[in-house]
Amino acid sequence: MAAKAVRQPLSRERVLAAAVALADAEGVKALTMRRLAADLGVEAMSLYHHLPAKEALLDGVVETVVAEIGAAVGGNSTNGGNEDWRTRLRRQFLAARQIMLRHPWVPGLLGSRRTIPVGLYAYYDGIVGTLLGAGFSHRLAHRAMHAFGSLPLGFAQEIFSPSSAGGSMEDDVAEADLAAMAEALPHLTAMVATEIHDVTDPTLGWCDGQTEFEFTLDLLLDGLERLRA
Amino acid sequence: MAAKAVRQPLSRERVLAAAVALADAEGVKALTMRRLAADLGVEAMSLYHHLPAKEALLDGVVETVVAEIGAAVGGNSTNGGNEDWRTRLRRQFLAARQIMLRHPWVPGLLGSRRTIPVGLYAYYDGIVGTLLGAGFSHRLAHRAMHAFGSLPLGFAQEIFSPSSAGGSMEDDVAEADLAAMAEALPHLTAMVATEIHDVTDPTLGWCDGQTEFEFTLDLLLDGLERLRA
DNA sequence: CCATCAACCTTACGATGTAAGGCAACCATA
DNA sequence: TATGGTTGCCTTACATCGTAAGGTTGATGG
Repeated sequence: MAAKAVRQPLSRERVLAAAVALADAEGVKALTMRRLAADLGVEAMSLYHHLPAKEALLDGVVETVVAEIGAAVGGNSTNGGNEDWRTRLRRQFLAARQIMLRHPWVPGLLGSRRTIPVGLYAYYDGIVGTLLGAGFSHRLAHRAMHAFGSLPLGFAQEIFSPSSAGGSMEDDVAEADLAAMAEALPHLTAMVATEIHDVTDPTLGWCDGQTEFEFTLDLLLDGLERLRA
Repeated sequence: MAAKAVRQPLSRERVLAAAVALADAEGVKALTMRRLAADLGVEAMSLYHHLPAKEALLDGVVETVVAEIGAAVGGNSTNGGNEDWRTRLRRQFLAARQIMLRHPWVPGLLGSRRTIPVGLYAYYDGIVGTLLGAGFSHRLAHRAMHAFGSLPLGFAQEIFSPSSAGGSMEDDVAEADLAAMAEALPHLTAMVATEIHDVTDPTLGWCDGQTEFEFTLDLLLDGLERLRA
């Protein structure tokens, strides 16, 4: 509340941390520039020296939580040692869920953002990597990725849908960035490359929401049918 | 746009329909009282003769879409004639999804509401009814309900969680209403009654998010493992 | 003919995001 | 040491939002 005393200078990180704390405590509705500034012992306009606009604040807040999730699911090692793929994914999803339960406002906020936080790509890259390492085909790994999709994260569907990107993924990625992306997200990149050439019906691009949806649906229906008997 | 000519009087329905159309066309962000009024050829304050506040507007808008879904999944007949339970649920989920694709802003909005639209209970009651009719136990039907959960609807998890209700479900339901509810939502009511007495570990009430989550997760993992081989 | 009343409008206020510019402390260079 | 820029925060002001309070108008029924 009162961080008066020896006021250390503001910073993007300090502002974002305070924003997350405020949203946790009183919901996103209470996350206004003036209120956030007050919590930091500062005036509203001071925040604009560290963030260009409120939209950027919200982007940063989401990014912060995504980073928290990234840390919770445990780094980047594709082969978690002697861990079964199921055990590994299960552990990661449960860990992610714990984070999300502490920030129940994130799903709604994430759904309202126009850009996907980069950390989220990394998160999915890890999942795909685990699946590929377990012998899944690119096709099946892709389907599985969508099946899990927002499950542990709890936000609305279709993050990778064309509607959220505006154009196709390659359009707005500079060539130089593409190489960097391939390095940071090896499995996702490989999957996209494979799937692009594999699509039998290319009318809808490489990510057909309807197909993914029906795949997941049938996965659940099949599983329930088996349990019923 | 210009509904000037012979201006028929406003009504809750007309306002809500215009609100849905506006949100579809330009997103919830554009759904302001002044803008909505302008679309209706009216001043902002006139809307308050048909709706008490903007929150009520948003509630009504969500309710409208939920009703649209209810109509799309096709009435209430528990036994859809000679339809297999899987076929039936599959058809209903795909129908629901079609509606949601036309209103991509609904998930985010629904997540922000504090009360669950009644139509949504009816929707889930239908699902549970189908499952029970197919021989599912109350326990398994309950799990299945959560597994599908927000799948076709695309909104964030945990609609039935205690956090959204504030108290337990029975606390804020008058006794008279309870009888009406039992009639309107027979399967859901029966399921709750059965599950309440069945819970082996009652520490978390009858709806334990963690348990449901793990159930769904394992359903997907099992299915994928089978497809992998 | 006029009182009533519903439907709609006008005005105004507090809260919000943020543009524009001010002020004070610090810091490198002369 | 003096000077001019840079950095970090503040003050003021404005457009836009939801909405409280009360005015206007046109239909209706006694």
